[in-house]
Amino acid sequence: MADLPIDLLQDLGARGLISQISSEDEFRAHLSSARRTLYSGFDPTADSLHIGHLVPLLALRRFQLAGHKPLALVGGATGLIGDPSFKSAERQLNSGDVISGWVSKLQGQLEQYLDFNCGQNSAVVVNNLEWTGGLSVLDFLRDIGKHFSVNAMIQKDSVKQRIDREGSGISFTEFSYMILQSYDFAELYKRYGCTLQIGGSDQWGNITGGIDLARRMHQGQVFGLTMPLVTKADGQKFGKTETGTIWLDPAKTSPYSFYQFWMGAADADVYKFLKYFTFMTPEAVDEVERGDLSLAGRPQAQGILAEQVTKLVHGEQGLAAAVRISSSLFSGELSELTQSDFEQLRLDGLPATDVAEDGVGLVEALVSTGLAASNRVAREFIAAGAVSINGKKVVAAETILGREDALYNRYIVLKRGKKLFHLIRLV
RNA sequence: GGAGGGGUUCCCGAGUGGCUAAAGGGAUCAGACUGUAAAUCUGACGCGCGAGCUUCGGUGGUUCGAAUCCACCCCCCUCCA
Repeated sequence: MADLPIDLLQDLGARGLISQISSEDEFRAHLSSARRTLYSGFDPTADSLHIGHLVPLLALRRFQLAGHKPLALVGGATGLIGDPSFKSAERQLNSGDVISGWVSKLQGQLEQYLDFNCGQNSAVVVNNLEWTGGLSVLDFLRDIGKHFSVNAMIQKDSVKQRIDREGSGISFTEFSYMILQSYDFAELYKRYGCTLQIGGSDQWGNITGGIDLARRMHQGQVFGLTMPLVTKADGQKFGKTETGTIWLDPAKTSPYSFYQFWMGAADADVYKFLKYFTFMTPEAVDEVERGDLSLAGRPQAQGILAEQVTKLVHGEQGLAAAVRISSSLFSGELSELTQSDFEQLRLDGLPATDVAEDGVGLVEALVSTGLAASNRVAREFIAAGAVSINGKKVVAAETILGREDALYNRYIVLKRGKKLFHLIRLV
């Protein structure tokens, strides 16, 4: 990851990572003339970051590699309110305790991606609860709120559908979110001389609010840069699978599942993802693409993407585990695995269940392992030929799993569909 | 507070007393074809092996029979004050 781009903005542009820039010409001059401090915010909406957060997070890293100083802001305060931007419905508030627990988890994750010990451009993690936690309502309304025009706020695209459309609405709480985020920017400008906020393109409204506020409160000129939200060529939502969100926390999404997620990237998306989610140069990505085009058969890109991102998030060990599981399961050579290989697969994060009794029904096993949602569906899968035991297709719903089916008298790999596996261990 | 509109299966959205587990679309899943891709085709898509059972904001009621009618309650939206 040491390819240090000569021109950061050119690199970001080549990656397709620039959506909007405020006062672009001035900003270019501003950024190239000195080391600058920038920030991006991460609200605690769960106990872990997910892959969608990776784009702005890696962008902070890219700026840092180019010599700038990144601040990663955790929204201990904004997380209590909830960002309404482009959300179709009002959200449920979480308790302060829950949020503060999430805040500390996110802080730990953010620290993994930035350098905190590289001299003047060392990263800093900040929490906006620091400066808003003690703010009184009256101070807020007089000193900050006075700078905002409701007329302008309701014009923002980010809240427009909540205001215009019938069937939805917006509480004053969520409507105020923009003001809090704007205040963050102004405050970071004051405290750290932070002159740039980056974020997803859905954050444009909140960012420009901050630009205005920094000028009004501190007469400072600050800038905003947004990146495209990650989309898939087929229009589906990025970052979700049948099993749910792809989290960065290995306890929530195993390195194996994480690796498989990237392996499954569509051809139409994979080169874009390489540019978004890795530090490979855009030229190197283009080269991979050219190579794939000239070869018939399976492209190389998915494998490279999965390897790069898994290593970035889960390290060499996580990657090794993911590759180990993937190659044994997808090669279909289960009988070549040794007993200790099976134990290793369990430790590596292949979904696994221990079964105490001998002779469990296949239908029951599919349901209890989560491979099928109900008995009815389980039977359907079996009848359709979608289920296999240790690599052998089963079509009889009455099948009973016993020791005679198990490898080493212990291990049964259940497979449903093309890529869902579950290890059953008889104990 | 007043007036009006609305809450249907994951989502959108039909349905206004039995023929409705509930049209249609989307999403999802499986199979075939492939490259652990896309597109396409086929099938599934409340639960149950099945007879059948449980669903249409909630609670009661009318009826042989209700998502559909009545009462009350909860929630959302629009306009007015």
